[in-house]
Amino acid sequence: MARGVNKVILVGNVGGDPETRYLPNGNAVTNISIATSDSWNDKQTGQRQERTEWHRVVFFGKLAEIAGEYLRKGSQVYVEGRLQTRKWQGQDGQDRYTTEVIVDIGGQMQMLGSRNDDGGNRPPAARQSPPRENRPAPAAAQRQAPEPPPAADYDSFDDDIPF
Amino acid sequence: MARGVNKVILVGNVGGDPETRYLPNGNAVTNISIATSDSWNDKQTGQRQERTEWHRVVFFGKLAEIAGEYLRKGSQVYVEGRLQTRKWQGQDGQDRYTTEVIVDIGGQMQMLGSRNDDGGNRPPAARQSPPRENRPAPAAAQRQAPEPPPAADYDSFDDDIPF
Amino acid sequence: MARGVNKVILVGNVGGDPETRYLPNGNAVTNISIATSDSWNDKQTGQRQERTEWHRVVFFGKLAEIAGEYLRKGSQVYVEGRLQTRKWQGQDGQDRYTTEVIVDIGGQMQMLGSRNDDGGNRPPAARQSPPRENRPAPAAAQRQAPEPPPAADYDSFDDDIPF
Amino acid sequence: MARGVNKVILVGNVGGDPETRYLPNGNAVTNISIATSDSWNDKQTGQRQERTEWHRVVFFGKLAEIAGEYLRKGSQVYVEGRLQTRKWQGQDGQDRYTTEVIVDIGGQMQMLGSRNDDGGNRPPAARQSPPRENRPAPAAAQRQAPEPPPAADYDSFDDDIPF
DNA sequence: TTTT
DNA sequence: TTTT
Repeated sequence: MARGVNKVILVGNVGGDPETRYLPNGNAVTNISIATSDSWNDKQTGQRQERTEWHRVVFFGKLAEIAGEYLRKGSQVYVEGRLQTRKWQGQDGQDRYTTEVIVDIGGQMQMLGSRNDDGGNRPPAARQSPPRENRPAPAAAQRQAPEPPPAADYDSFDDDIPF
Repeated sequence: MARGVNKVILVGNVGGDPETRYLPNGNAVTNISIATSDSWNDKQTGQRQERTEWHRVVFFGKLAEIAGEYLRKGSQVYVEGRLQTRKWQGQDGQDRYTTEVIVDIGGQMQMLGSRNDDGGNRPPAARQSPPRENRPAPAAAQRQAPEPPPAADYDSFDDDIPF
Repeated sequence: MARGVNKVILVGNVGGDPETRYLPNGNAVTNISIATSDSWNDKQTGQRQERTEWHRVVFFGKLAEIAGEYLRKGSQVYVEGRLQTRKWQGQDGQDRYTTEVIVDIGGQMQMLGSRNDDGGNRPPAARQSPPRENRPAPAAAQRQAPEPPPAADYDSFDDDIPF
Repeated sequence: MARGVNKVILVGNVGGDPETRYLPNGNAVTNISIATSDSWNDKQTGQRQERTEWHRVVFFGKLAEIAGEYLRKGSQVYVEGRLQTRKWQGQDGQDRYTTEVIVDIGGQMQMLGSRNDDGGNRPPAARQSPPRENRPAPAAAQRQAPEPPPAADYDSFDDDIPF
């Protein structure tokens, strides 16, 4: 049940290969970044402008497995989820907030394009899953290396909990 | 034009009266927070659980004026916009990121409920607009005083720019 | 699973009390009509124009029970579902098509407004459910009596079938 | 302005080449059909089931031109519009109703896939537009040739009118 | 900070 | 048939 609606719909391209890890209870969690872009003509200069927005997307459960196996850097994807902001501690002890798009039960994921538009006939990733301890900074953040948020601690993840 | 889709749909309650300010070019910008909540039965304890998510929403242009005039603390509202993350500098010189839901051309706002469900026959705010120089820290930040993001510097706001 | 996205989001007012019936397997099906309206200034005449669109909405399962109990004529409601067109035979033997918004698993329903905005403190409908054998012609058909579509034959409705 | 929300989001494949015609005032109108499909495992038989839903989509204005030039049979597309049901007279003088997804100002269209996934390097259609008098029955309807709805008479189409 |  |  819900009082209210909290819905995000994205169509964009995946910024890097998905990162999948597994919770103690066996549930999969997959992280990706999705880029969406707008372009428009600047009224002043008359030049074509473009802006790219990066979205952190976190899949849970069955969709986490599918996303981890089939999405690749460059994949075009439709995603439907909900906004969630979590708090984490920076190395300086200060609170930081990161907003993510959560895709679980009630969400949706659709690969777009009739084939792998970015990688030809490369097979999907083998379905095995060594939990990566050191998650690299996301592609969007690599310019000047701001401190990345840690992977969320979803150890208490449970089918009861709707996230 | 856009390559990609970046869409957010929220139905929730406004956490406080709207904050409206005016850009040098006369365009209005209105900030509100919207709460959406989920509830579910915890499988372990069997107890009813609830989680509230808060969303920063920024209106531009005509919708900023309407939101500023008609929305009030407690109002139920439908909002359609897009995600945007902006960077700002904390007092410690570190980069911070804040994600907001931008509602402008291409977005939508609908007040819900047939009457003012929160304030009876209280009239809408008088339509005048002293630009508030010192924007108070947003309510969400007051519990334990994390550093709030500054109001965005949208001085260059222009109809050309799609935000 | 799905290849493709088929999503409808409506916020509007219910045109009449819900009609609930029960399938042989005990599942509920509830029909309502929802009105959405647009208004605009006609450029020619300068007059205010308005257009109302009516949507047939069919709820299944748990949401059918909730809709049948709590929605009333005039209720404001948020609905999320998918489009489905079904064929039926007119009395003249000709094929007719009716498009409906199906709300089931994967859909959502939210009553809007903080109280019963239409009926004060009228209690929700008693939760009992005599299957109505003779479903009256829908209200929309009464003006000049076009032939209404029959209630869909969902006897084969089953949790397996995603509608 | 609008009281209410009337929104449709589709991701699917185009059933045939677009049909573009021009109104007396020079505005373009383009018709396509979009297929979306669901699949699921039948609980009884255990077999994989699939159902395809066809949607009539009508573009107006600038998007009508873009759709007419770039979409082709088989194209995968994202469409955002609103539901509209129009009445027309069958040859037997009876009223018929057809529900369409209208995409105009306030709507959106996105071609999906990085290239023409269906036609290789075929160039976009030449931008000329002989109004086709005899619109063929839509692909979805060709099985047993039901009477198709006529193209809507949108001669009064005007920028004032939000359809 | 909202709301039920 | 709703609602503002």
